[in-house]
Amino acid sequence: MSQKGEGVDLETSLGYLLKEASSALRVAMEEVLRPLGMSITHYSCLELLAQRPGLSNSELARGAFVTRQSMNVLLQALERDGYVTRPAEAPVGKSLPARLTPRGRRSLEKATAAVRSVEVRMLSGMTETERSAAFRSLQSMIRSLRGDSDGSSESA
Amino acid sequence: MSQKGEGVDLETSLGYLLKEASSALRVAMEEVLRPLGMSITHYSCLELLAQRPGLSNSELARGAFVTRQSMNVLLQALERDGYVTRPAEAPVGKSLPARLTPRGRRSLEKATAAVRSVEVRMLSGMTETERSAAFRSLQSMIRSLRGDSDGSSESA
DNA sequence: CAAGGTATGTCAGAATACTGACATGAGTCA
DNA sequence: TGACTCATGTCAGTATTCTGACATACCTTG
Repeated sequence: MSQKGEGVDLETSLGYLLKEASSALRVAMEEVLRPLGMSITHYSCLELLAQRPGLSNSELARGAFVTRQSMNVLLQALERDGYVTRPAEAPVGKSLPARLTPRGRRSLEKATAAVRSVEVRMLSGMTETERSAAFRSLQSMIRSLRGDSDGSSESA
Repeated sequence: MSQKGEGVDLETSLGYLLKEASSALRVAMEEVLRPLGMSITHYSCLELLAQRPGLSNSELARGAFVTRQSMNVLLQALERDGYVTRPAEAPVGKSLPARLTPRGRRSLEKATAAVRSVEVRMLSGMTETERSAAFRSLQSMIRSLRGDSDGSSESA
């Protein structure tokens, strides 16, 4: 609108580009999830539970990159609407393992397909080599930002 | 906490990894900006104005990946506090070109240094080749997500 | 066993961003 | 000129997320 608006410095910043890519992904996901009446955090929660049944509220929050308070609000709504169940009593400690109900699983199906299609589109212009290069790059950035000296497999 | 929590499918998804990286960057930026009493959007707005003086509210919103309504709230606060100035009348059309005041410029200095240091840390483990590969990968993802067939220089 | 540290679930309030809506100004086109 | 489209600035209300705080449960350490 005012000028061309290119090539100052922002356009050479990997941080800005990362935010730009993330924003584009968010917009694209919201676009396909909106018709299903589902937000990104909503979808993330269900997807996490599908792939790792029994995750606690705090674990879901970490997996969806929100605070456990925010996830708690969502989880209570999902529980109220019958997409998720949690035991009344914690089997151990305080953490309540959550699980998808059949209804939750059914609701997730379409969303998963929609999100997969977005990811496929995102990767459409890249070769397999480029994809794995991007994968390693992102992992490296995450590791550096978190201040780890190791970040690939610390379980064993 | 429950299990190890690895290797299901999320860990192989570039979309999830992108969100993870973006989240790590956001957390790191918030961490260094908080002592300066500045949010990310707040910083983004000032940085955009420093690099492209005269941007309008809507243009700033696009550059910071928020709606123009959200940016407007921020701009009004920045204007009220003397970091930014906008003319009372639009020189042409309705868009009001915003500019940093000396105070805004001074406030931005420390923030820029802090954010730069985060970006440096993020890239610390990567070679120059890896960085440009990551750059191209992210650009490709953005282009594909937005559905463009061309996305590098459409001004001329 | 007692004490400290860590992690969890949850409530409450504040901050932030979003959607919807309206009026204005500029450009296009018949 | 007049109708149409598009972009902008702005107001209002809603929604989502966050920070702060508290009590509880486990685990270590002395």
